[in-house]
Amino acid sequence: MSEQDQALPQQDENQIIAERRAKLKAIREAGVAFPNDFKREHQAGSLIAQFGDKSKEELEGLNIEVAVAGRMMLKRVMGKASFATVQDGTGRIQFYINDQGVGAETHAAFKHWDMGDILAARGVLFKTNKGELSVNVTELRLLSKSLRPLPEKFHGLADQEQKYRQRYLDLITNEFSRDTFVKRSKIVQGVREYMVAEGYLEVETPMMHPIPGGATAKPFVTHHNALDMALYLRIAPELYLKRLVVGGMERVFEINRNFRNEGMSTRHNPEFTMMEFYEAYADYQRMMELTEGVIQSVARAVCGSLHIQYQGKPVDLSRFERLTIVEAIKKYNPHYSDEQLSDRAWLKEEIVRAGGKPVLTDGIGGLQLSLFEEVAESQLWNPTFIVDYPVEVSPLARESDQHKGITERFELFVVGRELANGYSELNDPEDQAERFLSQVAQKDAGDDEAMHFDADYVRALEFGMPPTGGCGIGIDRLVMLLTDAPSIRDVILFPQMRHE
RNA sequence: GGGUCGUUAGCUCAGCUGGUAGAGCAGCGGACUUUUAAUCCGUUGGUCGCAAGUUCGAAUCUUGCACGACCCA
Repeated sequence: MSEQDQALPQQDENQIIAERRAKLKAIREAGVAFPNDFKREHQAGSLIAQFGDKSKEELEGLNIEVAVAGRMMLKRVMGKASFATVQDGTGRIQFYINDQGVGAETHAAFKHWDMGDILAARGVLFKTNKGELSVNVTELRLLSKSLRPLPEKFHGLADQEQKYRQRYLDLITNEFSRDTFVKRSKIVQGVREYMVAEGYLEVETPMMHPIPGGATAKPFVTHHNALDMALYLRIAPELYLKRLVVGGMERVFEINRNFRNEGMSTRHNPEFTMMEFYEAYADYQRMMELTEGVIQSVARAVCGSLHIQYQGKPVDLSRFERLTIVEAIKKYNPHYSDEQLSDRAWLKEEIVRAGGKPVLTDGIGGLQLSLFEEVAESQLWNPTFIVDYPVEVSPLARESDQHKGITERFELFVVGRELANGYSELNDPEDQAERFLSQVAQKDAGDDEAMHFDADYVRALEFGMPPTGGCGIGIDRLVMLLTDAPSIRDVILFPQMRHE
Protein backbone atom coordinates (compact mmCIF):
# COMPACT_ATOMS: atom_id res chain seq x y z
CA MET A 1 0.00 0.00 0.00
CA SER A 2 1.35 3.42 -0.88
CA GLU A 3 1.36 6.35 1.53
CA GLN A 4 -1.46 7.94 -0.39
CA ASP A 5 -3.67 4.90 -0.02
CA GLN A 6 -3.18 4.86 3.73
CA ALA A 7 -4.85 8.20 4.27
CA LEU A 8 -8.51 7.59 5.03
CA PRO A 9 -10.60 8.76 2.11
CA GLN A 10 -13.11 11.50 2.78
CA GLN A 11 -16.29 9.78 3.87
CA ASP A 12 -19.74 11.22 3.75
CA GLU A 13 -20.84 11.71 7.33
CA ASN A 14 -24.18 12.77 8.64
CA GLN A 15 -26.21 12.92 11.80
CA ILE A 16 -27.34 9.31 11.63
CA ILE A 17 -23.81 8.01 11.23
CA ALA A 18 -22.57 10.27 14.01
CA GLU A 19 -25.23 8.93 16.35
CA ARG A 20 -24.35 5.36 15.47
CA ARG A 21 -20.65 6.04 16.01
CA ALA A 22 -21.51 7.35 19.46
CA LYS A 23 -23.45 4.14 20.15
CA LEU A 24 -20.47 2.08 18.97
CA LYS A 25 -18.15 4.07 21.22
CA ALA A 26 -20.35 3.24 24.21
CA ILE A 27 -20.34 -0.43 23.20
CA ARG A 28 -16.53 -0.42 22.93
CA GLU A 29 -16.27 1.09 26.41
CA ALA A 30 -18.58 -1.58 27.81
CA GLY A 31 -16.55 -4.51 26.45
CA VAL A 32 -15.89 -6.35 23.21
CA ALA A 33 -17.64 -4.41 20.45
CA PHE A 34 -17.26 -7.03 17.72
CA PRO A 35 -17.47 -10.40 19.49
CA ASN A 36 -16.92 -13.57 17.49
CA ASP A 37 -17.64 -16.22 20.09
CA PHE A 38 -21.30 -16.77 19.23
CA LYS A 39 -21.90 -20.22 17.77
CA ARG A 40 -24.73 -20.16 15.31
CA GLU A 41 -26.56 -23.50 15.13
CA HIS A 42 -29.58 -22.80 12.91
CA GLN A 43 -30.53 -20.85 9.81
CA ALA A 44 -33.80 -19.10 9.12
CA GLY A 45 -34.59 -20.90 5.89
CA SER A 46 -34.29 -24.41 7.27
CA LEU A 47 -36.16 -23.54 10.48
CA ILE A 48 -39.07 -22.20 8.47
CA ALA A 49 -38.96 -25.20 6.14
CA GLN A 50 -38.90 -27.58 9.10
CA PHE A 51 -41.25 -25.89 11.55
CA GLY A 52 -43.18 -23.28 9.56
CA ASP A 53 -46.15 -25.62 9.16
CA LYS A 54 -46.34 -26.68 12.81
CA SER A 55 -49.22 -25.30 14.87
CA LYS A 56 -48.79 -23.03 17.86
CA GLU A 57 -49.64 -25.93 20.16
CA GLU A 58 -47.36 -28.43 18.43
CA LEU A 59 -44.42 -26.05 18.76
CA GLU A 60 -45.12 -25.52 22.46
CA GLY A 61 -44.98 -29.27 22.94
CA LEU A 62 -41.72 -29.61 20.98
CA ASN A 63 -39.84 -26.86 22.89
CA ILE A 64 -37.15 -26.38 20.19
CA GLU A 65 -34.14 -24.38 21.30
CA VAL A 66 -32.30 -22.55 18.52
CA ALA A 67 -29.27 -20.31 18.05
CA VAL A 68 -29.62 -17.97 15.08
CA ALA A 69 -27.98 -14.80 13.82
CA GLY A 70 -28.35 -12.28 11.07
CA ARG A 71 -28.94 -8.69 10.07
CA MET A 72 -31.84 -6.79 11.63
CA MET A 73 -34.06 -5.69 8.75
CA LEU A 74 -37.19 -4.61 10.62
CA LYS A 75 -37.75 -3.56 14.21
CA ARG A 76 -40.99 -3.07 16.10
CA VAL A 77 -40.72 -1.83 19.65
CA MET A 78 -43.98 -1.93 21.59
CA GLY A 79 -43.05 -1.00 25.09
CA LYS A 80 -42.81 -4.16 27.12
CA ALA A 81 -42.44 -6.36 24.03
CA SER A 82 -40.34 -5.97 20.90
CA PHE A 83 -40.02 -7.73 17.57
CA ALA A 84 -37.09 -7.86 15.18
CA THR A 85 -37.01 -9.38 11.71
CA VAL A 86 -33.57 -10.84 11.16
CA GLN A 87 -32.19 -11.91 7.79
CA ASP A 88 -29.49 -14.52 7.27
CA GLY A 89 -28.16 -16.18 4.13
CA THR A 90 -31.21 -18.41 3.83
CA GLY A 91 -34.14 -16.17 4.74
CA ARG A 92 -35.75 -14.21 7.52
CA ILE A 93 -36.97 -15.10 10.99
CA GLN A 94 -38.60 -13.01 13.69
CA PHE A 95 -37.24 -12.47 17.20
CA TYR A 96 -39.67 -11.86 20.06
CA ILE A 97 -37.95 -9.95 22.84
CA ASN A 98 -39.29 -9.02 26.27
CA ASP A 99 -38.03 -8.37 29.79
CA GLN A 100 -38.84 -11.89 31.01
CA GLY A 101 -36.78 -13.47 28.22
CA VAL A 102 -33.64 -11.35 28.05
CA GLY A 103 -33.90 -9.14 31.14
CA ALA A 104 -34.91 -5.52 31.36
CA GLU A 105 -31.39 -4.23 30.76
CA THR A 106 -30.80 -6.08 27.47
CA HIS A 107 -34.29 -5.25 26.29
CA ALA A 108 -33.68 -1.57 26.99
CA ALA A 109 -30.37 -1.76 25.11
CA PHE A 110 -32.05 -3.47 22.16
CA LYS A 111 -34.41 -0.52 21.80
CA HIS A 112 -31.40 1.58 20.79
CA TRP A 113 -29.99 -0.93 18.34
CA ASP A 114 -30.41 -0.05 14.69
CA MET A 115 -31.64 -1.56 11.50
CA GLY A 116 -28.69 -3.20 9.81
CA ASP A 117 -27.05 -4.34 13.05
CA ILE A 118 -25.94 -7.97 13.10
CA LEU A 119 -27.73 -9.72 15.97
CA ALA A 120 -27.55 -13.18 17.51
CA ALA A 121 -30.16 -14.90 19.62
CA ARG A 122 -30.81 -18.07 21.52
CA GLY A 123 -34.34 -18.98 22.37
CA VAL A 124 -37.31 -21.26 21.82
CA LEU A 125 -39.35 -21.48 18.64
CA PHE A 126 -43.00 -20.48 18.93
CA LYS A 127 -45.80 -19.09 16.83
CA THR A 128 -47.34 -15.68 17.37
CA ASN A 129 -51.08 -15.15 17.40
CA LYS A 130 -50.84 -14.14 13.75
CA GLY A 131 -49.11 -17.44 12.98
CA GLU A 132 -45.53 -16.29 12.32
CA LEU A 133 -42.76 -18.63 13.36
CA SER A 134 -40.60 -16.71 15.83
CA VAL A 135 -37.84 -17.12 18.37
CA ASN A 136 -38.82 -16.33 21.94
CA VAL A 137 -35.42 -14.91 22.76
CA THR A 138 -33.69 -15.79 26.02
CA GLU A 139 -30.23 -14.53 25.05
CA LEU A 140 -29.73 -11.57 22.72
CA ARG A 141 -26.44 -10.15 21.51
CA LEU A 142 -25.23 -7.42 19.19
CA LEU A 143 -22.41 -8.95 17.11
CA SER A 144 -21.67 -6.11 14.67
CA LYS A 145 -22.80 -2.52 14.92
CA SER A 146 -23.89 -1.05 11.59
CA LEU A 147 -22.79 2.56 11.24
CA ARG A 148 -24.54 3.36 8.01
CA PRO A 149 -28.30 3.38 7.53
CA LEU A 150 -29.70 0.82 5.12
CA PRO A 151 -31.86 1.85 2.17
CA GLU A 152 -35.47 2.53 3.03
CA LYS A 153 -37.09 -0.63 4.34
CA PHE A 154 -40.04 -0.79 1.98
CA HIS A 155 -38.80 0.52 -1.35
CA GLY A 156 -35.27 -0.78 -0.90
CA LEU A 157 -32.52 0.40 -3.20
CA ALA A 158 -33.98 1.88 -6.38
CA ASP A 159 -30.99 3.70 -7.84
CA GLN A 160 -29.52 1.44 -10.54
CA GLU A 161 -26.10 3.02 -10.24
CA GLN A 162 -25.93 2.39 -6.51
CA LYS A 163 -27.06 -1.20 -7.04
CA TYR A 164 -24.07 -1.78 -9.28
CA ARG A 165 -21.51 0.22 -7.34
CA GLN A 166 -22.60 -0.99 -3.88
CA ARG A 167 -23.75 -4.48 -4.75
CA TYR A 168 -23.70 -5.47 -1.06
CA LEU A 169 -26.60 -3.09 -0.46
CA ASP A 170 -28.47 -4.55 -3.41
CA LEU A 171 -27.88 -8.05 -2.02
CA ILE A 172 -29.01 -7.07 1.49
CA THR A 173 -32.21 -5.43 0.36
CA ASN A 174 -33.22 -7.10 -2.88
CA GLU A 175 -34.25 -10.74 -2.77
CA PHE A 176 -34.59 -10.87 -6.54
CA SER A 177 -30.97 -9.83 -6.92
CA ARG A 178 -29.81 -12.43 -4.39
CA ASP A 179 -31.76 -15.05 -6.30
CA THR A 180 -30.17 -14.00 -9.59
CA PHE A 181 -26.67 -14.60 -8.29
CA VAL A 182 -27.61 -17.87 -6.64
CA LYS A 183 -28.95 -18.93 -10.02
CA ARG A 184 -25.77 -17.76 -11.72
CA SER A 185 -23.77 -20.00 -9.44
CA LYS A 186 -26.08 -22.92 -10.15
CA ILE A 187 -25.85 -22.32 -13.90
CA VAL A 188 -22.05 -22.39 -13.82
CA GLN A 189 -22.13 -25.48 -11.64
CA GLY A 190 -24.65 -27.13 -13.97
CA VAL A 191 -22.57 -26.36 -17.05
CA ARG A 192 -19.49 -27.79 -15.36
CA GLU A 193 -21.27 -30.96 -14.29
CA TYR A 194 -22.66 -31.47 -17.78
CA MET A 195 -19.25 -31.16 -19.41
CA VAL A 196 -17.58 -33.44 -16.88
CA ALA A 197 -20.32 -36.02 -17.47
CA GLU A 198 -19.51 -35.79 -21.20
CA GLY A 199 -15.94 -36.85 -20.41
CA TYR A 200 -14.45 -33.36 -20.58
CA LEU A 201 -11.51 -32.20 -18.50
CA GLU A 202 -11.62 -28.69 -17.02
CA VAL A 203 -8.40 -26.75 -17.55
CA GLU A 204 -7.01 -23.29 -16.93
CA THR A 205 -4.99 -21.52 -19.58
CA PRO A 206 -3.22 -18.15 -19.43
CA MET A 207 -5.20 -14.99 -18.89
CA MET A 208 -2.15 -12.93 -19.95
CA HIS A 209 -1.12 -13.51 -23.54
CA PRO A 210 2.05 -12.38 -25.29
CA ILE A 211 -0.01 -12.42 -28.50
CA PRO A 212 -3.75 -11.79 -28.21
CA GLY A 213 -5.67 -14.32 -30.24
CA GLY A 214 -8.69 -16.52 -30.67
CA ALA A 215 -11.11 -13.74 -31.54
CA THR A 216 -11.33 -10.50 -33.47
CA ALA A 217 -11.40 -7.85 -30.74
CA LYS A 218 -9.32 -5.09 -29.22
CA PRO A 219 -7.31 -6.28 -26.22
CA PHE A 220 -6.26 -4.59 -22.98
CA VAL A 221 -2.49 -4.20 -22.76
CA THR A 222 -0.33 -4.44 -19.68
CA HIS A 223 3.38 -4.65 -19.03
CA HIS A 224 5.49 -7.26 -17.29
CA ASN A 225 8.32 -5.46 -15.54
CA ALA A 226 10.80 -8.32 -15.03
CA LEU A 227 10.42 -9.58 -18.58
CA ASP A 228 10.04 -6.03 -19.93
CA MET A 229 7.39 -7.17 -22.35
CA ALA A 230 3.86 -6.30 -23.29
CA LEU A 231 1.18 -8.72 -22.20
CA TYR A 232 -2.42 -8.74 -23.32
CA LEU A 233 -5.39 -9.72 -21.20
CA ARG A 234 -6.86 -12.53 -23.16
CA ILE A 235 -9.68 -11.94 -25.59
CA ALA A 236 -10.28 -15.71 -25.88
CA PRO A 237 -8.63 -18.92 -24.66
CA GLU A 238 -9.17 -20.69 -27.98
CA LEU A 239 -5.61 -21.02 -29.26
CA TYR A 240 -4.36 -22.40 -25.94
CA LEU A 241 -7.16 -24.91 -25.64
CA LYS A 242 -6.43 -26.22 -29.12
CA ARG A 243 -2.76 -26.53 -28.22
CA LEU A 244 -4.01 -28.86 -25.49
CA VAL A 245 -5.91 -30.90 -28.07
CA VAL A 246 -2.64 -31.19 -30.00
CA GLY A 247 -1.12 -32.38 -26.73
CA GLY A 248 -3.61 -35.21 -26.51
CA MET A 249 -6.19 -33.71 -24.12
CA GLU A 250 -9.03 -34.75 -26.35
CA ARG A 251 -11.93 -33.17 -24.49
CA VAL A 252 -11.15 -29.93 -22.65
CA PHE A 253 -13.18 -27.00 -21.42
CA GLU A 254 -12.49 -23.79 -19.57
CA ILE A 255 -14.94 -21.48 -17.83
CA ASN A 256 -13.21 -18.18 -17.23
CA ARG A 257 -12.96 -14.50 -17.91
CA ASN A 258 -12.18 -12.83 -21.22
CA PHE A 259 -11.38 -9.15 -21.64
CA ARG A 260 -12.25 -6.96 -24.58
CA ASN A 261 -11.36 -3.30 -24.80
CA GLU A 262 -14.60 -2.18 -26.40
CA GLY A 263 -17.70 -0.18 -25.63
CA MET A 264 -20.00 -1.02 -22.76
CA SER A 265 -23.70 -1.68 -23.13
CA THR A 266 -26.52 -3.74 -21.69
CA ARG A 267 -24.94 -6.70 -23.50
CA HIS A 268 -21.23 -5.92 -23.10
CA ASN A 269 -19.00 -5.71 -20.04
CA PRO A 270 -15.22 -5.30 -20.55
CA GLU A 271 -14.64 -8.54 -18.67
CA PHE A 272 -17.08 -11.35 -19.23
CA THR A 273 -17.25 -15.08 -18.69
CA MET A 274 -17.15 -17.67 -21.45
CA MET A 275 -17.05 -21.39 -21.52
CA GLU A 276 -15.01 -22.73 -24.39
CA PHE A 277 -14.80 -26.44 -25.12
CA TYR A 278 -12.93 -28.53 -27.67
CA GLU A 279 -13.40 -32.14 -28.63
CA ALA A 280 -11.10 -34.22 -30.83
CA TYR A 281 -12.70 -36.31 -33.59
CA ALA A 282 -15.83 -34.14 -33.44
CA ASP A 283 -17.21 -31.58 -35.87
CA TYR A 284 -19.50 -28.57 -35.66
CA GLN A 285 -22.61 -30.78 -35.79
CA ARG A 286 -21.53 -32.49 -32.59
CA MET A 287 -20.77 -29.06 -31.08
CA MET A 288 -24.31 -27.89 -31.83
CA GLU A 289 -25.69 -31.00 -30.13
CA LEU A 290 -23.54 -30.37 -27.06
CA THR A 291 -24.47 -26.69 -26.95
CA GLU A 292 -28.15 -27.53 -27.12
CA GLY A 293 -27.72 -30.24 -24.50
CA VAL A 294 -25.88 -28.12 -21.96
CA ILE A 295 -28.27 -25.17 -22.28
CA GLN A 296 -31.32 -27.41 -21.91
CA SER A 297 -29.73 -29.17 -18.96
CA VAL A 298 -29.08 -25.98 -16.98
CA ALA A 299 -32.44 -24.49 -17.96
CA ARG A 300 -34.18 -27.54 -16.51
CA ALA A 301 -32.04 -27.39 -13.38
CA VAL A 302 -32.44 -23.65 -12.76
CA CYS A 303 -35.82 -22.77 -14.27
CA GLY A 304 -37.45 -26.19 -13.94
CA SER A 305 -38.68 -26.02 -17.53
CA LEU A 306 -37.63 -25.49 -21.14
CA HIS A 307 -40.48 -23.04 -21.59
CA ILE A 308 -39.37 -19.81 -19.98
CA GLN A 309 -40.24 -16.12 -20.11
CA TYR A 310 -37.77 -13.45 -21.13
CA GLN A 311 -38.80 -9.82 -20.65
CA GLY A 312 -42.45 -10.79 -20.82
CA LYS A 313 -42.24 -12.97 -23.91
CA PRO A 314 -42.15 -16.77 -24.02
CA VAL A 315 -38.99 -18.58 -25.11
CA ASP A 316 -39.09 -22.23 -26.14
CA LEU A 317 -35.81 -23.92 -25.36
CA SER A 318 -37.10 -27.38 -26.27
CA ARG A 319 -36.24 -27.02 -29.94
CA PHE A 320 -33.17 -25.44 -31.56
CA GLU A 321 -33.79 -24.47 -35.15
CA ARG A 322 -31.00 -24.56 -37.76
CA LEU A 323 -30.90 -22.04 -40.60
CA THR A 324 -28.27 -20.85 -43.03
CA ILE A 325 -27.60 -17.12 -43.16
CA VAL A 326 -29.59 -16.80 -46.39
CA GLU A 327 -32.46 -18.90 -45.02
CA ALA A 328 -32.62 -16.70 -41.93
CA ILE A 329 -32.68 -13.52 -44.02
CA LYS A 330 -35.49 -14.88 -46.17
CA LYS A 331 -37.48 -16.20 -43.23
CA TYR A 332 -37.88 -12.70 -41.81
CA ASN A 333 -37.80 -10.89 -45.15
CA PRO A 334 -39.73 -13.06 -47.61
CA HIS A 335 -39.84 -10.21 -50.12
CA TYR A 336 -36.12 -10.64 -50.93
CA SER A 337 -35.44 -12.76 -54.01
CA ASP A 338 -32.61 -15.26 -54.49
CA GLU A 339 -31.30 -13.08 -57.30
CA GLN A 340 -31.08 -10.03 -55.02
CA LEU A 341 -29.37 -12.02 -52.26
CA SER A 342 -26.63 -13.11 -54.66
CA ASP A 343 -26.22 -9.64 -56.20
CA ARG A 344 -23.23 -7.87 -54.63
CA ALA A 345 -24.26 -4.36 -55.64
CA TRP A 346 -27.84 -4.83 -54.44
CA LEU A 347 -26.63 -6.30 -51.14
CA LYS A 348 -24.35 -3.32 -50.49
CA GLU A 349 -27.22 -0.91 -51.08
CA GLU A 350 -29.70 -2.91 -49.03
CA ILE A 351 -27.33 -3.09 -46.03
CA VAL A 352 -27.15 0.71 -45.94
CA ARG A 353 -30.91 1.01 -46.50
CA ALA A 354 -31.46 -1.27 -43.52
CA GLY A 355 -29.36 1.02 -41.35
CA GLY A 356 -25.97 -0.69 -41.54
CA LYS A 357 -22.58 0.81 -42.22
CA PRO A 358 -21.35 0.62 -45.81
CA VAL A 359 -19.46 -2.65 -46.35
CA LEU A 360 -16.19 -2.54 -48.23
CA THR A 361 -15.67 -6.25 -48.80
CA ASP A 362 -16.77 -7.79 -52.08
CA GLY A 363 -17.14 -11.33 -50.68
CA ILE A 364 -20.71 -12.47 -51.22
CA GLY A 365 -20.72 -14.31 -47.88
CA GLY A 366 -19.57 -11.25 -45.97
CA LEU A 367 -22.24 -9.10 -47.60
CA GLN A 368 -24.95 -11.62 -46.79
CA LEU A 369 -23.71 -11.78 -43.19
CA SER A 370 -23.89 -7.99 -42.88
CA LEU A 371 -27.44 -7.97 -44.20
CA PHE A 372 -28.33 -10.83 -41.84
CA GLU A 373 -27.08 -8.76 -38.90
CA GLU A 374 -29.29 -5.85 -39.95
CA VAL A 375 -32.53 -7.56 -40.87
CA ALA A 376 -32.69 -10.96 -39.15
CA GLU A 377 -30.42 -11.33 -36.13
CA SER A 378 -32.52 -9.36 -33.63
CA GLN A 379 -35.62 -11.36 -34.60
CA LEU A 380 -34.16 -14.76 -33.71
CA TRP A 381 -36.11 -15.12 -30.46
CA ASN A 382 -36.33 -18.89 -30.01
CA PRO A 383 -32.98 -20.66 -30.11
CA THR A 384 -31.64 -20.77 -33.65
CA PHE A 385 -28.32 -22.04 -34.96
CA ILE A 386 -27.17 -19.98 -37.90
CA VAL A 387 -24.75 -21.96 -40.08
CA ASP A 388 -22.56 -21.41 -43.15
CA TYR A 389 -20.37 -18.48 -42.18
CA PRO A 390 -18.04 -17.06 -44.82
CA VAL A 391 -14.40 -17.99 -44.53
CA GLU A 392 -13.19 -14.35 -44.53
CA VAL A 393 -14.82 -13.69 -41.13
CA SER A 394 -13.84 -17.10 -39.71
CA PRO A 395 -10.04 -17.24 -39.66
CA LEU A 396 -9.87 -20.22 -37.29
CA ALA A 397 -12.65 -22.34 -38.75
CA ARG A 398 -12.44 -25.23 -41.19
CA GLU A 399 -13.65 -24.59 -44.69
CA SER A 400 -16.47 -26.76 -45.98
CA ASP A 401 -15.41 -29.53 -48.37
CA GLN A 402 -18.59 -29.01 -50.41
CA HIS A 403 -18.93 -25.21 -50.43
CA LYS A 404 -15.85 -23.16 -51.16
CA GLY A 405 -15.74 -19.94 -49.16
CA ILE A 406 -18.08 -21.29 -46.47
CA THR A 407 -16.87 -22.65 -43.14
CA GLU A 408 -18.30 -25.38 -40.93
CA ARG A 409 -19.33 -22.82 -38.38
CA PHE A 410 -22.43 -21.88 -36.41
CA GLU A 411 -23.60 -19.16 -34.09
CA LEU A 412 -26.48 -19.66 -31.70
CA PHE A 413 -28.98 -16.84 -31.25
CA VAL A 414 -31.62 -16.62 -28.53
CA VAL A 415 -33.81 -13.59 -27.73
CA GLY A 416 -32.09 -11.78 -30.57
CA ARG A 417 -28.64 -12.14 -29.09
CA GLU A 418 -25.59 -14.20 -29.90
CA LEU A 419 -25.16 -16.83 -27.20
CA ALA A 420 -22.62 -19.24 -28.68
CA ASN A 421 -20.18 -19.57 -31.53
CA GLY A 422 -18.62 -22.83 -32.69
CA TYR A 423 -17.03 -24.61 -35.59
CA SER A 424 -15.07 -27.49 -36.97
CA GLU A 425 -11.57 -26.32 -36.17
CA LEU A 426 -9.08 -25.51 -38.88
CA ASN A 427 -6.31 -28.08 -38.33
CA ASP A 428 -4.41 -27.57 -41.60
CA PRO A 429 -1.29 -25.66 -40.46
CA GLU A 430 -0.52 -24.26 -43.90
CA ASP A 431 -4.06 -23.00 -44.40
CA GLN A 432 -3.95 -21.52 -40.88
CA ALA A 433 -0.69 -19.72 -41.63
CA GLU A 434 -2.25 -18.21 -44.76
CA ARG A 435 -5.34 -17.12 -42.81
CA PHE A 436 -3.13 -15.43 -40.21
CA LEU A 437 -1.24 -13.65 -42.99
CA SER A 438 -4.52 -12.41 -44.39
CA GLN A 439 -5.49 -11.15 -40.93
CA VAL A 440 -2.14 -9.38 -40.57
CA ALA A 441 -2.77 -7.68 -43.92
CA GLN A 442 -6.14 -6.48 -42.60
CA LYS A 443 -4.43 -5.23 -39.45
CA ASP A 444 -1.86 -3.33 -41.51
CA ALA A 445 -4.75 -1.85 -43.47
CA GLY A 446 -6.06 -0.32 -40.24
CA ASP A 447 -8.37 -2.96 -38.76
CA ASP A 448 -7.20 -2.99 -35.13
CA GLU A 449 -9.49 -5.92 -34.35
CA ALA A 450 -7.77 -8.21 -36.87
CA MET A 451 -5.66 -11.07 -35.54
CA HIS A 452 -1.91 -11.32 -35.05
CA PHE A 453 0.20 -14.07 -36.58
CA ASP A 454 0.66 -16.65 -33.83
CA ALA A 455 3.72 -18.62 -34.93
CA ASP A 456 3.72 -20.97 -31.94
CA TYR A 457 0.12 -21.88 -32.61
CA VAL A 458 0.96 -22.72 -36.23
CA ARG A 459 3.95 -24.73 -34.98
CA ALA A 460 1.61 -26.68 -32.68
CA LEU A 461 -0.69 -27.43 -35.62
CA GLU A 462 2.35 -28.60 -37.60
CA PHE A 463 2.77 -31.42 -35.12
CA GLY A 464 -0.72 -32.51 -36.14
CA MET A 465 -4.05 -31.73 -34.52
CA PRO A 466 -6.80 -34.31 -34.89
CA PRO A 467 -10.00 -33.17 -36.54
CA THR A 468 -11.66 -31.18 -33.76
CA GLY A 469 -14.84 -29.36 -32.98
CA GLY A 470 -14.92 -26.33 -30.70
CA CYS A 471 -17.41 -23.89 -29.26
CA GLY A 472 -17.72 -20.94 -26.89
CA ILE A 473 -20.83 -20.15 -24.86
CA GLY A 474 -21.31 -16.72 -23.29
CA ILE A 475 -22.07 -17.47 -19.68
CA ASP A 476 -23.22 -13.96 -18.75
CA ARG A 477 -25.72 -13.94 -21.59
CA LEU A 478 -26.90 -17.43 -20.68
CA VAL A 479 -27.46 -16.22 -17.12
CA MET A 480 -29.33 -13.17 -18.45
CA LEU A 481 -31.60 -15.47 -20.44
CA LEU A 482 -32.31 -17.84 -17.56
CA THR A 483 -32.76 -15.14 -14.90
CA ASP A 484 -34.81 -12.80 -17.11
CA ALA A 485 -32.22 -10.03 -16.68
CA PRO A 486 -32.43 -7.11 -19.13
CA SER A 487 -28.80 -6.00 -18.66
CA ILE A 488 -25.52 -7.88 -18.39
CA ARG A 489 -24.83 -5.68 -15.35
CA ASP A 490 -27.65 -7.41 -13.53
CA VAL A 491 -25.81 -10.75 -13.72
CA ILE A 492 -22.26 -9.54 -12.97
CA LEU A 493 -21.73 -8.89 -9.27
CA PHE A 494 -19.43 -5.93 -9.80
CA PRO A 495 -19.93 -4.59 -13.32
CA GLN A 496 -17.39 -2.15 -14.66
CA MET A 497 -18.31 1.48 -13.97
CA ARG A 498 -16.75 4.86 -14.48
CA HIS A 499 -15.03 6.56 -11.55
CA GLU A 500 -17.49 7.86 -9.00
C1' G B 1 -19.83 8.59 -30.47
C1' G B 2 -25.40 10.51 -31.12
C1' G B 3 -30.39 11.11 -28.93
C1' U B 4 -33.94 11.02 -24.72
C1' C B 5 -34.52 11.20 -19.56
C1' G B 6 -32.53 11.71 -14.70
C1' U B 7 -29.30 13.71 -10.30
C1' U B 8 -33.51 17.59 -4.14
C1' A B 9 -32.49 14.95 3.66
C1' G B 10 -29.11 8.50 5.00
C1' C B 11 -33.25 6.00 1.68
C1' U B 12 -38.03 6.50 -1.53
C1' C B 13 -39.96 10.73 -3.70
C1' A B 14 -42.99 15.81 -4.14
C1' G B 15 -41.70 20.81 -5.22
C1' C B 16 -46.58 24.48 -11.16
C1' U B 17 -45.68 29.98 -15.14
C1' G B 18 -38.54 32.11 -10.83
C1' G B 19 -39.88 34.63 -4.49
C1' U B 20 -34.86 31.31 -0.72
C1' A B 21 -37.30 23.53 0.79
C1' G B 22 -41.52 19.47 1.83
C1' A B 23 -43.70 14.27 2.85
C1' G B 24 -43.04 9.09 4.14
C1' C B 25 -39.30 5.82 5.99
C1' A B 26 -34.77 5.86 9.02
C1' G B 27 -32.82 8.78 13.47
C1' C B 28 -33.84 11.26 18.36
C1' G B 29 -37.65 11.92 22.74
C1' G B 30 -42.35 9.92 24.55
C1' A B 31 -46.89 6.15 24.74
C1' C B 32 -47.87 1.01 23.88
C1' U B 33 -46.90 -7.01 26.36
C1' U B 34 -48.17 -11.20 19.98
C1' U B 35 -46.44 -6.83 16.13
C1' U B 36 -45.98 -7.67 10.46
C1' A B 37 -43.77 -1.58 5.91
C1' A B 38 -46.74 -2.01 13.60
C1' U B 39 -49.46 2.40 15.30
C1' C B 40 -49.93 7.30 17.79
C1' C B 41 -47.68 12.26 19.65
C1' G B 42 -43.40 15.47 19.37
C1' U B 43 -38.68 16.51 16.96
C1' U B 44 -33.45 16.85 14.50
C1' G B 45 -31.65 16.71 9.67
C1' G B 46 -30.47 20.09 3.10
C1' U B 47 -23.91 23.98 -0.46
C1' C B 48 -31.28 21.17 -4.28
C1' G B 49 -24.76 16.78 -8.80
C1' C B 50 -20.68 20.70 -10.06
C1' A B 51 -19.50 25.47 -12.45
C1' A B 52 -20.79 29.77 -14.95
C1' G B 53 -24.69 32.98 -16.95
C1' U B 54 -29.66 35.69 -17.01
C1' U B 55 -32.30 38.18 -12.87
C1' C B 56 -33.51 42.56 -7.47
C1' G B 57 -34.01 37.24 -6.55
C1' A B 58 -32.58 30.46 -9.33
C1' A B 59 -34.00 23.71 -6.85
C1' U B 60 -36.93 26.06 -10.92
C1' C B 61 -34.62 29.52 -16.90
C1' U B 62 -29.79 29.17 -20.23
C1' U B 63 -24.93 27.06 -21.24
C1' G B 64 -20.99 23.87 -20.07
C1' C B 65 -19.13 19.76 -17.25
C1' A B 66 -19.58 15.12 -14.26
C1' C B 67 -22.13 10.67 -13.28
C1' G B 68 -26.14 7.34 -14.36
C1' A B 69 -30.41 4.89 -17.00
C1' C B 70 -32.62 3.75 -21.65
C1' C B 71 -32.46 3.79 -27.04
C1' C B 72 -29.38 4.10 -31.47
C1' A B 73 -24.32 3.36 -33.79
